[in-house]
Amino acid sequence: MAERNLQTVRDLRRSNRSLLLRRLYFGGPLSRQDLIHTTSLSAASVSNVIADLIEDGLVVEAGALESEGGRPRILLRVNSSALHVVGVDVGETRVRVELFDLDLEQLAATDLPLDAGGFTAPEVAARIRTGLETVLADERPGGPALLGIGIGVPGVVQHSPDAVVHGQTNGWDAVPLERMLREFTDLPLFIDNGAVTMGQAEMWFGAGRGSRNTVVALIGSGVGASVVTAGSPYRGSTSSAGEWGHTTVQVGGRRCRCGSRGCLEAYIGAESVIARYLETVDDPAVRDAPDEESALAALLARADSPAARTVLDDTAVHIGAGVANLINLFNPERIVIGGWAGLLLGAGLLPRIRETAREYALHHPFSQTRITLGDLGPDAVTRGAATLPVDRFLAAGGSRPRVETAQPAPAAGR
Amino acid sequence: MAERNLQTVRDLRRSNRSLLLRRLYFGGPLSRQDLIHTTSLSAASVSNVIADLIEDGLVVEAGALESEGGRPRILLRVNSSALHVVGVDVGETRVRVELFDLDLEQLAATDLPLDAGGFTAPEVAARIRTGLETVLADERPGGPALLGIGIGVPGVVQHSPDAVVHGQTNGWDAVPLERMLREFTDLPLFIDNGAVTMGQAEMWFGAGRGSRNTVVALIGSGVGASVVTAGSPYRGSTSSAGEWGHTTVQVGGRRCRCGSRGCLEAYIGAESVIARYLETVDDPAVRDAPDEESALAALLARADSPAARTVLDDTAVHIGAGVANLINLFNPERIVIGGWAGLLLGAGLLPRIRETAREYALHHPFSQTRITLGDLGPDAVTRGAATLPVDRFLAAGGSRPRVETAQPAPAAGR
DNA sequence: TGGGTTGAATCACGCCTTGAAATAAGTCCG
DNA sequence: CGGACTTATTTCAAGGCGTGATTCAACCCA
Repeated sequence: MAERNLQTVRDLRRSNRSLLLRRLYFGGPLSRQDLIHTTSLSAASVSNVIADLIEDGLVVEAGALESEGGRPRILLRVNSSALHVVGVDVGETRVRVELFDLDLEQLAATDLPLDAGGFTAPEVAARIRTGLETVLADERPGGPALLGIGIGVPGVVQHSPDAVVHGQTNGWDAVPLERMLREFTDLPLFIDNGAVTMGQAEMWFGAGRGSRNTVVALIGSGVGASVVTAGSPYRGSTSSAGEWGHTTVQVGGRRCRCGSRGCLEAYIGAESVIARYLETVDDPAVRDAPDEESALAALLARADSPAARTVLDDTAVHIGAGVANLINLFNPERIVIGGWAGLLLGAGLLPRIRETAREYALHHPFSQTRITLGDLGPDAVTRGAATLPVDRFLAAGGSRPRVETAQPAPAAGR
Repeated sequence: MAERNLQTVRDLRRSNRSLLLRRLYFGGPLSRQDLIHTTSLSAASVSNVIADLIEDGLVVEAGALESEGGRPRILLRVNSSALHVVGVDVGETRVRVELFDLDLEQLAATDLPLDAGGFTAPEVAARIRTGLETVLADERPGGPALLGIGIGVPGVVQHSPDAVVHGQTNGWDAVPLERMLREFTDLPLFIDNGAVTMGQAEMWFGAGRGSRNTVVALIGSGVGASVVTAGSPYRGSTSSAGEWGHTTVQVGGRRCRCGSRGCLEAYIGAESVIARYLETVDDPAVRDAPDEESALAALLARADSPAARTVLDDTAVHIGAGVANLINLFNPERIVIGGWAGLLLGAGLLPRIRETAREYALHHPFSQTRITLGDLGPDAVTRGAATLPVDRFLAAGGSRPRVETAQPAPAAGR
């Protein structure tokens, strides 16, 4: 079962609606002719399906192209104000809730701080509730309907079938977040790991745009990766794929906070980089920095000192080797380095990272891969979260998801 | 474009034929009722489509189930003698050609040795030609048609659109193997990497059976892996994914024959294991063994000696760490360790490998993964190669592939 | 032998995509 | 300014498909 999305003649229409909707969504305004030529659908069908979509208010005309001797082509685009969607980022220090239109342009936003040092699931749920009320305050009853709520959380999310969150760092153990949120909203919920949503944001709007096999490496205090294969996030059998940070790059090496040894994170995670630096020099500017972000910035400001130089070069080498592993295993078109620390470090170290990756990767796949920094910055989690309902919307050919079936993906596995 | 396999109402039928055919092929004899209940197709459609398949000679009745008070269910199965298929294994020392029926039971086989030390593409092509003539000698003109030829080769295979082979070890550089074979056969050709075909054999008939996300690790003289995601082999953007052997497990570590340092292959490949042993002890039984296989066997026979024990334990640790990396990145249901050296080493080292993998992998994904040895032995490459045409056949709902479109897979990429 | 039960085939219906033909909306040129 | 031409879009009839309801088939049990 599962897998199969087409059985009746009616699914055919849904599939073709989805196809055209996707083209228009990602391909900007296009004429019917463009659609005819790039989809191998017949002109009759394109015309027919588009008429449907226009009638449903999902597609609107957007001017016309200069005539080239005949009837001019009319441009079409997705009606971005037809629907709104909510994105939520559950971070370590705050919950952020944003409202978007269908194009994922921000319409409203609010930040709700969490008490420092640990937070419980009910606290998070309460913040989400408040945030929702805030951003939805201006929504008119007759206005655009809400497509759903996408939520990026730290930790592994399992859908079985309700989303349950396992967070190693925050001590969440099988938190039934979906059920908890269900108590105050009937909107479709799409809950996924924050790294995945962040990666999806880079894929849709950032450095991964236009590629289909890409790994978004996320370097923050910890290290993760979002692997996109064949255009959609790869989750593995139980949604915990992409744990790049805990792959071993040094058998028997440095102790990692996960308990293992030689993990990549123990060399390139911001926490580790700072710790390694402070092991060699006692630099007050770094040691006494108010938070990790400023500590790393302070370290980078010292980049000319021998101690900093050594640690940073070693960091670049390890990032490069880790990237090489991704290249060898996934053979992606692009590697996007993101996360706040990744962006901070990458700014100066990218050439060295590329160089090391070239040394450690096989020649052929390396030559097929572009290594770049992320475009979006770390606040893209909310936007990425909002892509989840939109993706489902596009997959369904523009029919709104029913609450009971709302899940981020056709979860792999049997 | 690409991706899309359903547009017209006719593709629907093909898709449903494919669905039922697949169930019957992998699920053994099944009744129409079984199909109705497991596919969510209507009874009418199952009946109708099956009638089609029976008329085409692809499905036959296979007895009936005991009645339970009403009309008994008739069992159906794929008619394994309806079509034949050829599998070819291009190895380092010989070309093996085998003829199979649709169930991939061997009907004929032949081995054609290659001159030791390097072989050219024309030589290989000539062997394949001879082998084909041999195994097809007994085929009657009116008998089962040939579905095609599946070929497993060493090296990276690119389809662009004709299969071109890049072999790092044998010096093949962009060899247009498909075009060369096309000169003496019109049969559909399906060329892919031998590790991939081997992995597919384990997936269809061996230790990977029934799973959808599995990594088949192949340890021979060199080291590779065949990654299966969502039920089909993952190839990456240019078909060179799964280069597990050259992932770095020791930054700045042992020199590898690929030119890099600290590659997994430099620790666990048979060649490296033997070399590392001989670096510590000069053991004539190992040093003077006629080939690598007997050398490794000789080393294993010495497993009680301190020197061998040290090397073997270190090998197990590195295999375990490598496996842990696969688990962390892919979160598979199973890891299957195969390849001749993998089977040889695994026989004794599997407990230690599992133990190390547990240490190095994250707890959650590790607990979801079963680590086993391969079931099939190293000669499964031909059978795996033969799965390629069969897979295409099943995907096409039982219509024979046309020559010009014969390619192993819906190649990833845009 | 005949009622009961379950499996399989048939049929009318509604929906789908398609190629061909018709229509719409421009340009070009005299 | 108007007719010929060109290109885009829509309309239409035809051919297919899966489905639910109905009918037919095959077996059990008494």
